[in-house]
Amino acid sequence: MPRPRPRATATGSKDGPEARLTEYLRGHRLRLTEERRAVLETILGLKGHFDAEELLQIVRRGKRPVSRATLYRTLDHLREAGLVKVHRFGHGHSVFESVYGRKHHDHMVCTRCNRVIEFVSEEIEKLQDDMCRVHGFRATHHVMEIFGVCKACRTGGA
Amino acid sequence: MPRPRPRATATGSKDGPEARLTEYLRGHRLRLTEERRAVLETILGLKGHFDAEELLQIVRRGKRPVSRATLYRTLDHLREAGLVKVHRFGHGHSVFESVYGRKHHDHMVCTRCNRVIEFVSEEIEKLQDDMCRVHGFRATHHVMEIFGVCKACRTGGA
DNA sequence: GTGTGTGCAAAACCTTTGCAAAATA
DNA sequence: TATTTTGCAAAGGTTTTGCACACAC
Repeated sequence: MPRPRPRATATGSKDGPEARLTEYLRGHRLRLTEERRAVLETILGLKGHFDAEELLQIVRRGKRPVSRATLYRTLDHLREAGLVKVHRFGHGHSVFESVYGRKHHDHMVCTRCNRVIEFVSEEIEKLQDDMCRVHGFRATHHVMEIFGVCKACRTGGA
Repeated sequence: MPRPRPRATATGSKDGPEARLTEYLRGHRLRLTEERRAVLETILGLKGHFDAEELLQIVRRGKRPVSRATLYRTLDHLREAGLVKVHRFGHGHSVFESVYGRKHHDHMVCTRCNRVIEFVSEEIEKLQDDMCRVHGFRATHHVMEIFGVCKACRTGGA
């Protein structure tokens, strides 16, 4: 199995998430502001999934607090730039995750503890492509979520 | 491959969607009212997907108009009773579909015309089961949505 | 008759938007 | 300097809820 090529360090160098954002912004005649940078940096430091409110609290603890409006606007840019993914797991609000440098993956959501397990299946991906071909459908992205009870919740008492 | 056993007819007889609802209601010390029956009947007459507002308009045209509140409350019961499925395709509101007597299926959603294509892949289902087994996850249900552009939108101008 | 269901309107909820002031290229 | 961006607060849309009255069992 070939090892992945080393990526450039992600610390604000000329390659990396910030470059990706800048590129997107430039293409849309938009500017890289301190607020946008602060949101991006915060997100890159987060593991797993978070909602807008959680993110807002964390960004506000940092050196560049932003307003709720700016946060939502920025999240939308980041989504369009391919740096963030949005999920609607079914509770009325959106859940986000940083996807920079991460491969596509799907989710199992434990309905008891809300834990999210990520998984990948190349075979499923391939079958999805087949289905799209059969229906003449040009896919841009997909969402697959399996709901149920995770191992920990079944065996342990968590 | 064994053929599925024939089911009883669904026309309000002692088996069928209304029986299913009654059973659920009884188990929860709830009652089968005209309003709930009207919502159920309306839903059974619908093909495909609908949102709360559409459903409300249609129910209100019938002989037993209901309030918006009752509609939402009833939809929730129907969901718990396994008669209705709820989707959040990404536009801020919920989309419903009647699933009585229907096999599980997944969706392709055209982001241009909002049309929904249903599909089934036994192989994908099986692989999902495999993934769950690997992770010790006991699945109750899943959602799979592929977003993109449908054939009609790509070829025609619709 | 008792407890449940209904409708109304108001509230709750997350998210988006208009606008004047501030900041960026 | 000309635009873009921000923050605030208000609006937006969907869904939920409190309460008094009506109804099913």
